[in-house]
Amino acid sequence: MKLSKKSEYGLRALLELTLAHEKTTLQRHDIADRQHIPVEFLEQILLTLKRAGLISSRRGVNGGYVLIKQPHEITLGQVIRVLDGPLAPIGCVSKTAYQKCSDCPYANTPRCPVQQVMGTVRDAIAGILDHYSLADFAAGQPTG
Amino acid sequence: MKLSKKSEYGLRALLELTLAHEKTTLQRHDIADRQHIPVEFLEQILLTLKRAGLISSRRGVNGGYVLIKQPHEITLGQVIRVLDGPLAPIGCVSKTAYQKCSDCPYANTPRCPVQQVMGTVRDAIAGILDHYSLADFAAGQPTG
DNA sequence: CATGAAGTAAAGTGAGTTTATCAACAATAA
DNA sequence: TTATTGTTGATAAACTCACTTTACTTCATG
Repeated sequence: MKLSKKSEYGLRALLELTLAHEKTTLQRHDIADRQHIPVEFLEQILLTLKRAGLISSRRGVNGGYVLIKQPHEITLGQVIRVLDGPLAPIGCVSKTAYQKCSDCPYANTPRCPVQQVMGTVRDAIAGILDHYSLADFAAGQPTG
Repeated sequence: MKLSKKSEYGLRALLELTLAHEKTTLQRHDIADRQHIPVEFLEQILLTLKRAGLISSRRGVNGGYVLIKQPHEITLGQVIRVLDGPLAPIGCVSKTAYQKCSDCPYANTPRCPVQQVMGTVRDAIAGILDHYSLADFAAGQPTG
């Protein structure tokens, strides 16, 4: 049930990029300094976010990173899925990365008790995270 | 955001104990066989649950494990906290095991964006899991 | 076109966690 | 007493996390 450092840093990095959005580009050390993230680790994260099409970068003098979409178009759910994998607590209730459980005696049964609860939990988590955008995030918007 | 095998097995083991509740005791291999759990790993889990005061055991011929409380008195939240630790996605929003974040630039600020969302997520998860009992679980009760 | 600032990419690392397995021991009932 | 069952602790393979290192590639500017 835990958020990795990777996702936490990723979220905080995107927060800075959101604040800078359409004003300026940010270099890795800008982000690292402001959010106290180890630069080398941050690079990996930014690279992953770039491959996922959330940000773009320019090299050379005056290079840096920028958001590639509008802040309200990117949800925290998307970000966390990219960096940490599915939101679902267990593969058999994931909607974006379903995996049937091999060893469960109820596998493929319509009424697996574990699936029943965990499905609800997944929906609750995704319900929040998939409706909370970077714009909300940067604004410190209360959820709901 | 993931449930460990330990918790999954623990939940499935308690499911069997709930079904057997006030009828019979179950031995580790009964549980292991029915739920396809490696026996030795299961022992560890049962021991933890015992130390947590959820189940009790008797040794010797005709020994085994039994639930020590009524199924409706034990929630899935309790079980998962015992086996996997806090439900909160991040330490700084945990109610049962709060830990302040050291490196976050917003630490101790009333308005940390990460805390804001993750607090909501925590409440959603705990809201489900702390109100879902073993009795509901065994009945395949829909959540809500 | 050379230089150096900046991003890209992959591999490596140490610590810790997960998921078990094994063996020796302790208690109990028949 | 003996077979059955739970208790405990040690060990370990596999994997993950959180970085670090190293070796590029690319590009703006002088």
